[in-house]
Amino acid sequence: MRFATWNVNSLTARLPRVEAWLEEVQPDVLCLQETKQADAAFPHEAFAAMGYESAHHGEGRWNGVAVVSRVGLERVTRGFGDGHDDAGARLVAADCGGVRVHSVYVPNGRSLDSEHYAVKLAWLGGLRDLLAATCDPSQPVVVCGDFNVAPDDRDVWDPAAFEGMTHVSTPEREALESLCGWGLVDVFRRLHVEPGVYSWWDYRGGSFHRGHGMRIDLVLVTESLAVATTAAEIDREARKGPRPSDHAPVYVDVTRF
DNA sequence: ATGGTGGCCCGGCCA
Repeated sequence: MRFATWNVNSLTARLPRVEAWLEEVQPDVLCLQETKQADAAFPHEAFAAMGYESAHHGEGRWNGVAVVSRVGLERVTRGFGDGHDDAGARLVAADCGGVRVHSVYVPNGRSLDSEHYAVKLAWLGGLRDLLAATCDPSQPVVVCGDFNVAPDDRDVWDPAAFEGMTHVSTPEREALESLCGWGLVDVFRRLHVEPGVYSWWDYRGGSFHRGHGMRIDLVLVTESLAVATTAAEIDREARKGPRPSDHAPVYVDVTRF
């Protein structure tokens, strides 16, 4: 099975590219972030035409997440599901082919002194609590999406340039480590130890062509999936060409679990 | 150079 995640920065703007990418890469499950759509606007029919079921959680202008699957889509849940706000449609989960799959869009902390930074840390804690309450780390579970955290200094183009900034701060990295401590593996990093492989590049200043990126889009999996993973890739080709998202898709291949 | 680009959708906000 092939699991993928992609922050598309508006599915309305990106649908043709998403359709082309599905056709080319043939993932079994695709998690989307930043659809920027209300549920009524989500193009379920376009995905159905390609053989995929889909579940969306969105409010319109900002955020919005989805799970798109051709191996089944059951037990869909939106948000934290316990009455706690998920800060504007940032989490949707479903059972896909025997795997519990979560599409997450972690809040951007903006700056270390921002109230949004505290929201981001709390959100990551809430995600850990959700997993602890609803999942078993001995079972196949995927948590993937845009975490807005670069796990370590290999994941940013210039650590010195990020001093005092979000995405790299110790509390954010510790919150991500705590999440993984529940029983998740950053499987791309397990298979690729080299620095300088990124999933996001700012639109501004020619960042992509200058290699100024960050790896903030992660596929976290439980150990039973991690040991069965044969490949983990970031498709930076998808960042090229006309009207790209500022994020590249990430996908992993799992043989058996 | 406190900028830049792109998406929302038309004045800023957000990333």
